[in-house]
Amino acid sequence: MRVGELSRRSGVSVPSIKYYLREGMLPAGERTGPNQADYGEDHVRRLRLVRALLDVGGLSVAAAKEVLAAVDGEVSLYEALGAAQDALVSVPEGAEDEASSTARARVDDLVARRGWSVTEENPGRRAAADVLAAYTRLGWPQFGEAIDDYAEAMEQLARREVESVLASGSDDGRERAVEGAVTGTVLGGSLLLALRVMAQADASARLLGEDGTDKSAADR
Amino acid sequence: MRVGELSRRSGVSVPSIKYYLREGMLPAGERTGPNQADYGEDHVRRLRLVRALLDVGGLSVAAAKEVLAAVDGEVSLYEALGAAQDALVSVPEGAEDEASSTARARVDDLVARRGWSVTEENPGRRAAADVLAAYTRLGWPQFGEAIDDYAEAMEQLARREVESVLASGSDDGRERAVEGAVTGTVLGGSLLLALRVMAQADASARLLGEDGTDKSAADR
DNA sequence: CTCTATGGATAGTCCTACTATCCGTTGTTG
DNA sequence: CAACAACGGATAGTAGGACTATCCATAGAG
Repeated sequence: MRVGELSRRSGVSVPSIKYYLREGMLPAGERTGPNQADYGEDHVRRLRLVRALLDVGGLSVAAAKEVLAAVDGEVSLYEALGAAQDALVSVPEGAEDEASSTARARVDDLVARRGWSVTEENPGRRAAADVLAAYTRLGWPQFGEAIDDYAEAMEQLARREVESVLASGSDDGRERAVEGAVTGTVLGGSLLLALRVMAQADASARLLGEDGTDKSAADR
Repeated sequence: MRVGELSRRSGVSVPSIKYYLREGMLPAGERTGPNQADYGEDHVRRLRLVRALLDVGGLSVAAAKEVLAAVDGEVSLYEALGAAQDALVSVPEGAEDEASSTARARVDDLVARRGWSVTEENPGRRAAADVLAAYTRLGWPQFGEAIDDYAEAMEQLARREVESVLASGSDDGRERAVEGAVTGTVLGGSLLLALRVMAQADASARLLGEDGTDKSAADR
């Protein structure tokens, strides 16, 4: 098929397809002439993945590019998962002060306490420490105390997620498995946040009531 | 203090401070003359909150504005929590097809199953359904099956988060309590994702090994 | 055999989040 | 008390991100 049909099939405008081609996020079609090319089902699938990463996963084009490079590259599942994880956390480079070094130490402690095998450069360390530092600077240090609960919950989920990826992709070839790993990692993050929003709405309705009164004692 | 010192104290450039003032995210200082104004500790605190929402929470200026409007407005804790939750999930308005209506039904089922008190318009519903629909369209419907695990984990955490906010803010006045609710909701989301990244890195190292071989059977 | 579609290149647009400039005071310091 | 940086306020400019439009020579469809 040519670009017009690819556009119809995928719901992506022709100029956008050309843009993704230029950016290297979508492989070029098979050339059938000096100015003609042929696209296949793979291209439709890839386009859908691109849109999912951008729209649902909320990645920037630059981050999506990195992720897709991992899908296409000759990397292991492990490395591809790492690439997807890296794309999810941005590191805005704030100033180093006391709050941030204390926070960093607290994160290091947590990782040690849980026995997590996480490299020194894992962006999650920085990102988690940034949040703890912000809590402190804003005068809510107690919010950081829940970090073990968060970590426990994430450990459970992460194990199941990785198992699910392993169970799914093993028989369709490396590329498809990597695609699944990336999809699950990126979109899973959005799913998690969406469910958290609903769970919080429920919890606040339950504990506070729509009128804003504290019901936390009365309800139990 | 005047704007120069405010800038030094908060680490935000003077032009940026002026920008936030224009946008109404930072209240004007107290006027001491036709072209002089005085800022206080509240302004320093507010600036830190603004930067935390933008840098750590990853909100856009527009979203941060909404959240801050809730902090400043005469709204209940419950409503402020809702505003913060809404700011966290973007709804990119994709086309409605079969995958998305099925997904929507699955989310509605989940909410009913868990007995969550969540309005019909809660953006989390749309966002969660979008993820499920994307899984289906990309050929990974099985990833959606973990949604109950996610929901269970989020329910636990959300309850603790809301309790923590209630325990913290009750004696410092409404505004401070609302500030805490908003801070915890927005930054807590970033913390969750950061920990998930590390937990996944650990899980993939454990189940896959750095070399990319599947160790899932051998390890247990 | 015309006329729309195509691939490829280049330029233009819109949005966001700031920055920079200008201007007529004001505060401050030598 | 003079000079000069700092101020507040308004307006304009900018950099980056994610497309979108235009142009052109050729190709395929009716």
